[in-house]
Amino acid sequence: MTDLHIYNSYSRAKEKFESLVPGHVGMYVCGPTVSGESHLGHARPYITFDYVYRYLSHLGYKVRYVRNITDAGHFEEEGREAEDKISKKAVLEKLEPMELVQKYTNLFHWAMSQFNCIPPSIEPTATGHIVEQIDMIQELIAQGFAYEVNGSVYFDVRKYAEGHDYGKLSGRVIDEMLETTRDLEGQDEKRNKTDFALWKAAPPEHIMRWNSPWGEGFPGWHIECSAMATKYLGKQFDIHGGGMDLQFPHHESEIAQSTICNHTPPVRYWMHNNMITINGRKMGKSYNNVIKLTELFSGQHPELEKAYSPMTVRFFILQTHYRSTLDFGNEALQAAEKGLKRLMEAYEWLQKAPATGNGQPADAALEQKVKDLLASFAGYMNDDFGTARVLAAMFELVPVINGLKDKNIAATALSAETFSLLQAEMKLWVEDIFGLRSESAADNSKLEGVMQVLINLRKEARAKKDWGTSDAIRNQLAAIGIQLKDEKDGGMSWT
RNA sequence: GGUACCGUGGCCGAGUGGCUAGGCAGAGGUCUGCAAAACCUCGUACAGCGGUUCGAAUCCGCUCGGUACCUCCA
Repeated sequence: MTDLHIYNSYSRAKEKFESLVPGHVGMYVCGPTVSGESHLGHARPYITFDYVYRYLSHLGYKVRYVRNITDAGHFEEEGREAEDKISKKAVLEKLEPMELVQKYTNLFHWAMSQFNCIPPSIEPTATGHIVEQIDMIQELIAQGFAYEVNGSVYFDVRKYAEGHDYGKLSGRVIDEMLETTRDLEGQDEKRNKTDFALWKAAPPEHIMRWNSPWGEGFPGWHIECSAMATKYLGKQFDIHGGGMDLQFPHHESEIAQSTICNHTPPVRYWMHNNMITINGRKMGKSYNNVIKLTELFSGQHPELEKAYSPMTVRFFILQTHYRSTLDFGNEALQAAEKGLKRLMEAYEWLQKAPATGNGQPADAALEQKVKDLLASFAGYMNDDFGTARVLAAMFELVPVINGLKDKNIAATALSAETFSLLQAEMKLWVEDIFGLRSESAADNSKLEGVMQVLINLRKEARAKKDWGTSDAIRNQLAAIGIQLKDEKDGGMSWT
């Protein structure tokens, strides 16, 4: 494909991407609720939308990427109790709510930088936009789509559904949802169970609370995204992303609120990444298999055989299409780790390699193959971000690169022009678009110097056929995780 | 129970009507003092059953299994 096509969850079809304002893209991605430490489930959407962001930028769009921090009382219905995750945790940890939120926000940012995710253009917090949320709720009341009961405000889904297709995004049928709920006792203050809270009156013990026209309380979960997206991206914007689990009710509700308030559907392309599983099972509290990112990086979790680096995880995610489920199993992660190593070692040699080749390629078939593979990257990516296929094509280039390195392939096989194209394109895709970076310690100049000393000692020992010393150096380095590689021409490298 | 998506070789995963990705693991080989790395060669897989078609992993139906959300239960 020569133009970018995106699978739009709303239409359930791939559509050609055309931005609302030529040259600009507005993208909103649902950010984390910072009531706890980031876990593996957070890695997927933020890495996914990071490469979406990078690719759109590469295509020349000026992207405004907005990703919120949910730091206000995002309550959910558990049984009949409205629960505020942040308040509850704050009491538990004996922290001021804002202290708690700051702590986990910092941890989240740290994890994102480990994954080499570019920070969003704007990262608004829910607590910083209470005023905007109240304004929006008032507008919804004024238009007759929201009602107040005992200091709480609810969105009237049934009324909305009379003129709009509530449930289209998530494939729900509103009538069925209404039917199953009719007879419930204690169906609190809502007119229908499908209604959702825009504002919730705070009970006396609730520690996060704000003044509002309806008394002290806190905002509902869905309204923050509508309010902040509208504020920073306008009444209609290009892309809204998030995990599939957010389709209902969160995104469905966002559509309803924003559509009424702004008199236009808010989003042109809805993108949803699929979920992850751990060793074939869904990640969840009940399975006791929620892996925090700090645990993933350190390997300190019963499900993990070893530590996995941030780049391994990033590469692993890139190897799968974002709309497929992805299973985090030890075997698969270790396969990814090795694959990434092979790719990056070839890549790093390529970037350091001196320009080679002449005007005419000695191997025309290879020349063409390299050109074709490089040219295929964009087509795969344009087909709804086919990162897995781009990586597959890269791996077909790896033997070519290593062949040049080992001189199994003559330096003149490729033309100088194609060789430098190979260098430039690989840099663009590996680093700039996929956001992969080297994790080796090779950028430490003192260590590099020490290694040269050891390498020279080993070379001398080998020259004297002193295999004992030679092997001792190699084995002892291996024991601390440094691998020495003897090269064909008598050289030596390490990783 | 409802809705949606999915089920690919030992493992992970692309691919959506004919041209049968890729990674990891495995086998053989080259190279090497040995090893590692690298390179070369090797696997004809698409849950099951039936149908459409000249031809299906790819379309349709059913069955089984998985995942997500909802519901129910608690």
